[in-house]
Amino acid sequence: MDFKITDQKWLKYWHDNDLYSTPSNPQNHAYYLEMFAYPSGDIHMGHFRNYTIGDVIYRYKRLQGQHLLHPFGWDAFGLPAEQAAIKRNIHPRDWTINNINTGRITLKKMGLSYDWSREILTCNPDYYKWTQWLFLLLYRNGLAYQSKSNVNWCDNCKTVLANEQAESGRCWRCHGNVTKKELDNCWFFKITDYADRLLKDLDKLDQWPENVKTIQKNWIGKSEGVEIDFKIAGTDRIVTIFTTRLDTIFGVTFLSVAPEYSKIIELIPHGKQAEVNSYIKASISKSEIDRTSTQNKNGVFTELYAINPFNNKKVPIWISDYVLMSYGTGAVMGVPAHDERDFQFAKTYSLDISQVIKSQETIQKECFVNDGLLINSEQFNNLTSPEARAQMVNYAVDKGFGRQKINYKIRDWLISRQRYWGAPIPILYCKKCGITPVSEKDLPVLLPDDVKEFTPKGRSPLEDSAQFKNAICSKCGREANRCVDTMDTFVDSSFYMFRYLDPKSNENPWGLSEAKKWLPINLYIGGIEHASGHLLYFRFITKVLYDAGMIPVDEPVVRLFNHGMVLDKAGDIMSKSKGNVVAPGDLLEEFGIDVSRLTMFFAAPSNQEVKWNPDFIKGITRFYNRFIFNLSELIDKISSIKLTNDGQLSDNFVQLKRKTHLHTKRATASLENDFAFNTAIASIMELLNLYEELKPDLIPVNKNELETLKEFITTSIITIAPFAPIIAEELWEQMGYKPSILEHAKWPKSSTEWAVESRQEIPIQIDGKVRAQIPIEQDQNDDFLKKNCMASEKVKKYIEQRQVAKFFIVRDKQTNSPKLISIVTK
RNA sequence: GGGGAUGUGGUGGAAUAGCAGACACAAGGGACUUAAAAUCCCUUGGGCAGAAAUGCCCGUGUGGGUGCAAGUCCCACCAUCCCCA
Repeated sequence: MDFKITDQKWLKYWHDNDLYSTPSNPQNHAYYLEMFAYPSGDIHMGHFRNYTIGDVIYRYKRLQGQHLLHPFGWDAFGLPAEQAAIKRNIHPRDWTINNINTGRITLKKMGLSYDWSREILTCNPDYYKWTQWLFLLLYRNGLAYQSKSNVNWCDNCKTVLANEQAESGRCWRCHGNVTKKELDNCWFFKITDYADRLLKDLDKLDQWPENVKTIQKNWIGKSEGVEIDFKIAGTDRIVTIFTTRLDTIFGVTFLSVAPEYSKIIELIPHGKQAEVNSYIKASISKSEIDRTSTQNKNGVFTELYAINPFNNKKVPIWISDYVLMSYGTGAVMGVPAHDERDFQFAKTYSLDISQVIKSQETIQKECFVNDGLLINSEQFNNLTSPEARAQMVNYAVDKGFGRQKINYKIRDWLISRQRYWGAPIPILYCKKCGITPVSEKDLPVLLPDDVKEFTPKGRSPLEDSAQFKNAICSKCGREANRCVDTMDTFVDSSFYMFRYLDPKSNENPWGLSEAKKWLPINLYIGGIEHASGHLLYFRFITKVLYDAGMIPVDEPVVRLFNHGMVLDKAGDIMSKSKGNVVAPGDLLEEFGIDVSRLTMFFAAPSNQEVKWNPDFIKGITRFYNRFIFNLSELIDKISSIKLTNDGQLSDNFVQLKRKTHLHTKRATASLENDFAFNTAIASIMELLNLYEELKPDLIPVNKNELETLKEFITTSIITIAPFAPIIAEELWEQMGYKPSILEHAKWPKSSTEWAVESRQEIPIQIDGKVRAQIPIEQDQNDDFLKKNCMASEKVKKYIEQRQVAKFFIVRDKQTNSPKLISIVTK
C-alpha cells in the first residue's frame, strides 16, 4: 500500500464530501478548539503536535456520535510582520498573507478535521471591525480609559517594548538595557475591575490544570491588608503604607518607600538631595527582577522621620529599590524582626530590630515570619496574630488613621501599541468634543495603505499617514485627529473563539442563538506559555461579553489541556539558527500522514515534552506495515467463510477476545482521561502481537469464533482511526463498509466480563516479597484459596518454623477476583 | 526572588499502593541472501550460585517515615527543566 496514493485519496474524499463541516442543528454537540496560529513562516512541530492532539479527540468524539464545531484561524497581527517589512522591504500584510498561505497548505496536507469555511484572519477588516467593536463595548461600559504610563523603552532601538520583549531587563533584539519611559495617552482595559471575579471563578474550573490556576492566582495576587497613615515628623504630610501584617506594627523600626515615590522628595533636606537623586536614578534603570531578587537590599536614608500612629515612635524613612511603586501604595513599614526582606535591610544598615511576636529563635540572628502571640505591643499583648489584626484594624479605623484595603498585583491591561500592524483604536481627538469614540456604523477604521516606513521611532507609523490621521469628528462634524495607536494582539485573540460561531456575519460579531448552541468550549488545547497572558485576557473578555448579554457563559472553557513542547534529540529548542528544525511538511512527504502522527503520539504522553528522534519513525513504520498486512490478510480470509453453527470459543479465541476488550478499555481511558496516546498505541501493538502469535491456531469452526475475529478486526480499525485516520478509512472500505468511517462506525464498548487479564496464577507475598504462585481455579472463595496456598511446597518452605500472624487475600475492586495473597509471619 | 514540573535500563517510556521496566528504539547473536537492505527468530537492569531447569540478593535521584506491601502516599534534601516578575 502506497501512502502517497492513499493520503491523496482520502484527503480528496474528505474534502469532496465536506466531512468536517459543522452541523447547523447539532445534537449531542461539543466545541473543540486548539489555540490558533501566529503565522511566522511555515507551521512548526509544536503546531503539528498541538493540532494533531485536537484532531485525535475530534475523531474519537465523532466516532462516539457527537456533532462538533472544530474551527481554525490565524493570529495575524503583530510585531514580527513589521520587522520583516523593515528587513526585506515587503509590506507587513504581504508577509503575513504569504506565511498564512504556506502554513495552510501544510495544515491541509496533515488532513486535520477543521471546518475551513470558518477560517479567521485577525488582520482582515471583516475581523478587526469586531476588535474595534469590542473596544467600543468596553469604552461604553467604562472599562477602557486613557492615562499616562511607564512603558518599557529601549533607547538603542528607539522603541517601546511589550513586557514579553523586555526579557530580564534586556531588549530582545539588541540586548540593550531597557528602561522605563513615561508616555501620555496610553489606553488601558480595566481588568482590575474583574480581578475578584477572575480569582473567585477559578474554583469553577475543575477541569483546568492546577498549575495554570496557580499561575493565574499568583498573577492576580490578591492580598487583604490594611493601609496605615504615618505622619512625617515636623510636617503635616503623611506617608500611607500597605501591610498584610498589621499585628507586627509595634515592631516597626523604619519605613521604606519606592524610588518612584515622588511625594516626599521636596521635603528632603538640601544637603541630602544629590545623594538621593543619584540613588533614584540608578534604581529606576534597574529591572524589577534585579530590584526584588538581590540578596543585598539597599537604600538611602532621607533624613526624614515618620510617626508610628500606634505608639508615636519616631522611625527613619528610607528610599529602597526593593519596594515597588506598582504594588500597594509604594511604601512599606519595616519590621525586621518578622519580615525576611526588612531583616536583610536592617542588617545591612544596622537598623534596630524589635521583636513583637513570641518565638523560639534568637531574633537578632534570624527573623520569625510566622503568626504567634504578641509581645511588646501594649494593650494588644498576648493576643494571637489573627486576633490582633482584627482588633488593630478596628482601632485604626476608629482613630481615623487606617482602613481595610484589598490589594491586587494585577495591573490594568495596557493595550495601545505605537505600531502599524494591528487593529487601529477607534477613537477620535476633537478640539471641541475631546475624546470621541468612532461610531459603530463607521467601523472598521481601516489601516491606511500609504505607510511606507515601519522603522520604530517611538511613535506610531500611523502618525505619518495624512490619509489616516485626519478625520471628521463623529459628534460635531468638525476636523479631528484619529488615535494613531493600534491594539495589543492579545485583544484580537481574546474573542476569536466566539467569532468562529458566526464568522461571516456582517450584522453582529456573532448571533446569540449560535452562542447558545455551542458554548462553552468543551476542550481548549495549547501550550502552557499562555497561562497568565492570553488565558487571563480571554477569561476577562468572556466575562465582559457575558455581562453585556452577548454570550450565555461567564467562563469560556470547560477543560483546558496543555501539550508538551517538541525539542530536538538533545533536548534543545528547535530554531533556525541552531539548524535543528524538523519541518512537518517534510515528514508528511517522506512518511505520510499516519506514520508522522503515530510517531509523535508514541514518543511521549501528550502533556510531556517530546525529544524528537528520527529513530522513532522506524519502529512505528514496522508496526504500521504489520498492522496493514495482518488486517488486510484477515479481512480477505474471512470474507469467504460462512459459519452458522453455535459453539464454545476455544482457548485461543478466548484469549483474543479478552485482549480485544482489554484494549478497548485502555484506549478509551487514554482518550478520555489524560490523552496519553502512547499507551493507547502500545495497546494496539499488544493486541496485534497477540494476534500474530495465535494466528496459526485461529481457524474459526463456529459462528462465535468467526464473530470474535470480526470483532478483533473492527475494534482494531476503529480504535486506530483517531491516530491513523488514513489506514482506518482504507481498511474500513476494504471490509465492504461505506466511507467515511467517521460517519458509519461506532466506537466499541468493552464488557466487564471480557476485559480481564488472561492470568493463570495468583502471586503469594510472604513478609512483603513474592515467593510463590498458585494456579487460579474455578473455586475462588477464601477458605479454598487459603487451603491451596498453605498446601504449596514453596509456601511451606518459607513459613516452616514460623507462625502466621496475618493472612489475607487482595481482590480486584470491580470483579472481586483474587489478585494477590499476603502472608505475614511473626 | 516567587511559582510549577520532572527524576525509572544504553534510549523514548509503562505501571488504580499489589509480580517494576508493558510497548518500542538501540545493541549483540542467529536465519534467509552471492552480498546488502528489508523481514523473521533469540538474548538484553545489575550481581551471585548452577551443566541446566532454576534459585537467591540488589535495584525507580538521596536520606528518613507510614503500610502486610511504596516508583506511587508523607517529610527533608539534591539535580534538571519550565513559567512569572
